[in-house]
Amino acid sequence: MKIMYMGTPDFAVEPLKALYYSGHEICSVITQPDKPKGRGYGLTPPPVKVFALDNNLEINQPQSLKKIFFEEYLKKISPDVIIVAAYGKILYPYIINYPKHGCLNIHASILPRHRGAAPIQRAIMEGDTKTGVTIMQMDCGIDTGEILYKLECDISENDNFETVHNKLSELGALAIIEVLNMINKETLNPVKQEDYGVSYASKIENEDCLIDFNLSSVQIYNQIRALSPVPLAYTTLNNKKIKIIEAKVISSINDDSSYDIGEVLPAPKGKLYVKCLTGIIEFITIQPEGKRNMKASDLFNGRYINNGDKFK
RNA sequence: CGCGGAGUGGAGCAGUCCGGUAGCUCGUUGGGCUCAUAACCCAAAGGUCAGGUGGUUCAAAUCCCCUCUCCGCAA
Repeated sequence: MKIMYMGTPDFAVEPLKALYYSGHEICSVITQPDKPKGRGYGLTPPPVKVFALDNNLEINQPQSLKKIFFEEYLKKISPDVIIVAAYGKILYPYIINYPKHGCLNIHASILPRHRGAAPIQRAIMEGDTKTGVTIMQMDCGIDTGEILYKLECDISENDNFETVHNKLSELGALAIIEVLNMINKETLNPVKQEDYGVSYASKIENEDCLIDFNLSSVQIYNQIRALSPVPLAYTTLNNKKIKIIEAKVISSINDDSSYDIGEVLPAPKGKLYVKCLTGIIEFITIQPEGKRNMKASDLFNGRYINNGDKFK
């Protein structure tokens, strides 16, 4: 079966790897064009491209998937199935309907919850304790197709974006291999998505990263871990941006102390406790702008912060 | 050449503008106090101030020039 694989970031690498090493015929890898990234605007290839290059796979990085740019190439490759994992662009119907087995999407949530661009982050942010991957037969809606297969996993208290992301990309790899087996054995059983429990996981924007201390410590903790290690939640102190890498909920109940929201509280030596609307959060590892990662205690040692200072 | 911050004992910083004894908070090591301690007291070790063995100067962490590295923004 000729597979065209469409994917871009790290999440999409594991499934591609699994397909490649299990001997499936990957006749083309489609990924986003290299983008200028970081200081100095160096062109950076997406992770999927790096893997494809290392393994001498056919690569195409179309600027657009519109018919005039892509149809000819699609016909030339004429895949039997297209597998899509976090490609980053909407596929047009002419593409979805082209392969004999259609387009299969590896989605990092249990659909219909968290349809959309950032299912992993949104699941953690909302305090979900379970998530998973869904393999879906793509149709023209956003993550609305029939479910072919799914694998669940837990989100534990200590998970962050990175750990959940890694678990799910491995599950995605297992799941897509299984679905291809089912196709070969003709045991596939597509199921329509439920009508209830639908939610949308919109892309993470800059404002999603700003910490609002007018929330509970648990909500803030979930936000911090959902965005760690990238792009990281942040707050500001004395007009300097501070990213929070690691945090911990110290208290989730409201105390009637007179401290202000966002204020640095008295704490055991070297610990940084901050008052939230409800409860107290400890910042453990942080990164002030222009600086490297550091322990919260370093802020006190360097006279950067004092009890009573306020984050905004 | 996208904009900006930064490199000083093991960590985080001050000192740089205005050149003149290497400083602070912590950690480490040793000792003391204590029923005890991550607390307190005393003492010590540890730095060619990113690099150029660059320029200016009687004298450079500090001023000038070049290089390297790290980080924030933007994309």
